Order: sequence, then C-alpha cells, then structure tokens
Amino acid sequence: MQLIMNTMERPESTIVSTIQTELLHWYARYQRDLPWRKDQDPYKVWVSEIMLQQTRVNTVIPYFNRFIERFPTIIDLANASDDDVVKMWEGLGYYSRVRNLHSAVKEVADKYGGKVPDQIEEISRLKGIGPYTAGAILSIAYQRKVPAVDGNVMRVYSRIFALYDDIAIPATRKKMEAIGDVLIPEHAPGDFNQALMELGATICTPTSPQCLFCPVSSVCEANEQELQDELPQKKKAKAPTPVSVRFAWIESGHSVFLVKRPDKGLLAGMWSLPTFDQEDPSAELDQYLLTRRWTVQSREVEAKIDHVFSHRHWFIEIERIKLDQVPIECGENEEWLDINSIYQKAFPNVYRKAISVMKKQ
DNA sequence: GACGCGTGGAG
DNA sequence: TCTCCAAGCGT
Repeated sequence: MQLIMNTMERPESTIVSTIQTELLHWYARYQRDLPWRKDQDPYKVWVSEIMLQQTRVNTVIPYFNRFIERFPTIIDLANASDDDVVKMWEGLGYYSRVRNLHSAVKEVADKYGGKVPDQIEEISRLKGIGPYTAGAILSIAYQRKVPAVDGNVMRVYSRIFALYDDIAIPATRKKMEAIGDVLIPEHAPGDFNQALMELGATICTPTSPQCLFCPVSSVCEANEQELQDELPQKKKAKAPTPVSVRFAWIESGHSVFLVKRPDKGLLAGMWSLPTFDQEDPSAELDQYLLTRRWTVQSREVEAKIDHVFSHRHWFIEIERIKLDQVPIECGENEEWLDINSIYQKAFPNVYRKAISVMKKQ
C-alpha cells in the first residue's frame, strides 16, 4: 500500500512479511495465559470481548471466570433472568454492555439456534457488537480475515508507520482497518489481531514502550526516528463535569429503602439509594419525603464522598433519614431490604461505596 | 462527529 | 494528588 511505501525504505512486501512473521512468532512465544484463550468458543470470545471494552485485562479476568462459571453456554445466558445477568456484571461498569449482550444472546438463541453468526453483516446487527468486536469474534473464533482495530492496534500502527492521525477521531479507525486489510495473513487472522493487541498492551505501551523487546522494532518508523513519545496523536478528553448530589439513606428498623434507576442514562436500570442532583438537593428530597407521607424521626448528613465517572464528577452528601416504621406500600422499582441482604441486588460501585460507609456508622 | 456511558490502576 | 486512561458502542 502506498502509505507503507512512502514511509519505509524497503519494498512493501518485505515489510508486510516481516511484520506478519515476527509478530506471530513473538505472540506464539510470549502470549499471556488468559482464561478466554483456553478455547475458541465463539460465545466465550464474545463475552470476553464485551468485558474488555474500555476495561483492563486484570480487571476482567475474575469477572470472566465467574460469568462463564455461572453461564457456561450461550443457552444458559439466554435463559437467565436480567437480574441474575446484571448481578454478574456488578462493579464492572458501562452497564449497557451487559444488557446489550444479554439481549443479543437471546436473539442468537432464537434466530440462529444458539450459533453465533459467522457473517459480518449478521453479527454486526447484534446489539453491542460494533466494528471492533465483530472483527475480533470473526477472526478469533472463525478464522475470518477481518480487521479488529482497537486502541492498541491504532497505537501500534501509528508508531510503525509514523501516522499522525488523531486516534480519538472515529474516521481514523477506518484508515487503520485499511492497513489491516493489507497486513492480516490469511492463515492466522485471529492470532495476528490478538498479537497486535498483545503487543500494544505489553510492549508498545502508551508511555515508555519497551522497544528493545519489540519483535517489529526493525521496521518501526517511530523507533527509527524516536517518535515514540509523540505518537499516537490523541486529543485529550474533556474533564468530568462537577455535580452536587445527595443520596438518601432511608431506614426503618433493619430495613433500607432502595430504588431502581431509570432505564436510560447514567447507571441505567441499576439499584441505588434515592438520588437527588439538583441545585438544592435538600429541597427536592424534602418534597420526596412529604409526598410519601412518611413520618420522619431524624435527618442528618452523615458522610461525604465523591466519585468520578467518565464524564461526571459527583460530590455526594449522604443523608441518614430514620422513619418511625417501615411503610407497607412500595411502588414498582422500589424495595425495602434488610440491611444484611442489600447486596442481593446489583449496585454500581458508587452506591456500594455509599452503602459501605453507612453500614459502618 | 460529538457526546454519553464506569471503574480501578499506573505513572 | 492528579492525569490519563483500557481489547468501544449507541445515539
């Protein structure tokens, strides 16, 4: 391809075969022993790829093992309840991933008899499967020659070919996929894609890349010109918006009042403490308590914590509200739970933090 | 194309 | 303590 010809002195075919050979040999020798590499079951590859989206390998490992132990086959997952499935994802973040996965798995069970589609058009239609995940599943599980371009791959390509395209821009991924079309070998597309990612994760790291141990350093333009520190180019993300939030810890006897968050937006569908994020949180909470005609015994802000999401920074005040007695009536998406069985529900970590703080006091 | 969407770890 | 995240996708 022209791009490679322009940036390298050797003929293109030599570059391509060197990258293929060296990378595959390196991967065969140094690949990490990861639980989703024990076989190439399309279902397990699928689950692992969804979990690995924007999430580190070391974080994913225990979640993957628990998830597969609980739902060993695609049919087990398809037949499971939403609550059970979300519970296995608790604390992993980006919860729409697990809802989309469950939905897509049920569709595969219904429409494809439980066999994960091996055609790009079909698999790409499934919820939660975008260009990267489609490529990863097809290449790893079905040995199809399809690019799987993630952040690692873009970093590796940016350095090898000295590309200054901003990898934060979606259009850049298309360009990287075109490179993959040239580089990926027919005989080992899955290993090659994984090798690129493995290299990016362990050698060609964002900072302080270990070029001395890199199998393709001899053909790497960034290594040649010492451009490692300025490649890849990436515009920095916006800082999270600060928001003042109040959590209501409403208790009566040994019971605590919990609510399910709306099914869209931040922490969609997750269990939580009643949460108020207006300019004046206490005013809204006052109304909340009044409307329910609860007899409030005492109120006190007992703890302050903060929690940073990818785009929000919550400064949280947790208020303990004691009622005289447990109200009998309870709406949909609400529940009184004994304090010792709270974690039967799936809570995102920000609420687990808050619950932990309040249980200690 | 830009933004919304979590979390815990590394430097 | 602070910054930048990490194997992206949906809207």
